[in-house]
Amino acid sequence: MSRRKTPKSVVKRLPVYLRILDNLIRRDVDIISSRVLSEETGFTAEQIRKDLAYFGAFGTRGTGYNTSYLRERLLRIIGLDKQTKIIIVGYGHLGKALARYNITKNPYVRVVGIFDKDPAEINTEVEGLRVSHIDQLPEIVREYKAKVAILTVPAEEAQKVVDLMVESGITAILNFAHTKLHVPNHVYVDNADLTIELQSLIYYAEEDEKSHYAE
Amino acid sequence: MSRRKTPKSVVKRLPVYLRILDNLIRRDVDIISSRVLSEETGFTAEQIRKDLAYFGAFGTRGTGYNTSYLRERLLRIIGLDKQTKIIIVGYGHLGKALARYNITKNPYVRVVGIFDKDPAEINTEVEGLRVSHIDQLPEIVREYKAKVAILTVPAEEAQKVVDLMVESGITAILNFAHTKLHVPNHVYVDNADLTIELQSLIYYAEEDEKSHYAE
DNA sequence: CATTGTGAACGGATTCACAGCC
DNA sequence: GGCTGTGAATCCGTTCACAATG
Repeated sequence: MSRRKTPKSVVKRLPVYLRILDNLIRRDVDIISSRVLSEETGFTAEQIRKDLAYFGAFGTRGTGYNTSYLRERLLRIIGLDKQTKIIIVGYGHLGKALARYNITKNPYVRVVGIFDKDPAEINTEVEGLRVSHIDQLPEIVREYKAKVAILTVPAEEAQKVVDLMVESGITAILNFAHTKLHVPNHVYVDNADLTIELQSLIYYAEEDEKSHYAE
Repeated sequence: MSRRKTPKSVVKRLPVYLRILDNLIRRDVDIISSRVLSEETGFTAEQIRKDLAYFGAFGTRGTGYNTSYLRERLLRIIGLDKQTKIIIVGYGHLGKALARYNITKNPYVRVVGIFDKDPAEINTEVEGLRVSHIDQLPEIVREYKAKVAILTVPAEEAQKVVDLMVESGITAILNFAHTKLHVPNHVYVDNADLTIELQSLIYYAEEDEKSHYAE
């Protein structure tokens, strides 16, 4: 029941449950058991029940979980019940892809700012939004009270940009930049360095031996 | 020393060490202690020593690690000592970004095939390579003996494509598709669903309370 | 009686503490 | 003296087993 200090591993699974529930609801499934959720997600049924129990007792013994109700609760828990405002910083190949990606089509989040420092990119339009110069970041972040940022700038500029973001009120960063970020304790950084990801994958491609289960 | 069953968490950190070493070598630093590596990476010094010790004793007591030697060893361990051949499957926004991304500029890997099923994209050129129809995937994977794939196709098509890839010899998949993949035990899947990543990030943006350390 | 919710057991990864070595 | 390498202790997340309950 207590919300104190939920393990990161649990938080990472919550959006997975949410996606499955969205699919089930679209197929008019009203009730789902942890067993079936287990088959859909690849996590064990016990783990799923434990994860959900972190936040309360949402199920009905002998029956299962009501899909719509559980979905509502998960939205609330993750913080997607109100539209989250995010910014994208760095409008290179990856920044462009993300700006056009499902993120923008996702009803839960709204991109309120896209920033770069290249004059050639400033004011180009994407998905109904204009690319702004990075100098305007503080103003826009404060105006929309945005808390979440996606960072795709070159490694050399990342820390400088992060300092600016944090100062402006950003508290959570999805970091694609190829460098470690230094942030105050109240700011959360999730590293999504795709080169690192790919390289560790290569380790497993080499092994012919033992079985590795999908993550 | 024994290579048996290295924890996934260790494998994820190896490329981080590699990147730091590349930077150090570029700055003509010859020797590095686990303490300094700790500052650069954010991992503890003990953890770094343990990680490296999984694969042998690479350091010199009282001194530290030789950067060039350690780099060579890590390249070998990860499997980057010989150029790894990879394919990109799905040439949408994200696939395009990845094809143009540093991945291609990275000397350790070489993209040997890019696939899509949209006729409009077939034969367009990117970074000296032509986009092929997905039907040609088995042939090209076998020709180059590619083992690693980056998957960025829509969720509905992911499983079908995965079956084809696995059958053709792919053993490691970086999965950006918004769905769970079913693969045989010898195939390793690393899920990098960016929507999931972003949503779990939002959880932390909401919390005003306690400190969350960067991952 | 099927399925949730959960304390207890387990196991894997991190941290500690120090022995070993240059 | 300083730093690596590592067994022991600890921490934390997962799995187990079962009591609780609609």
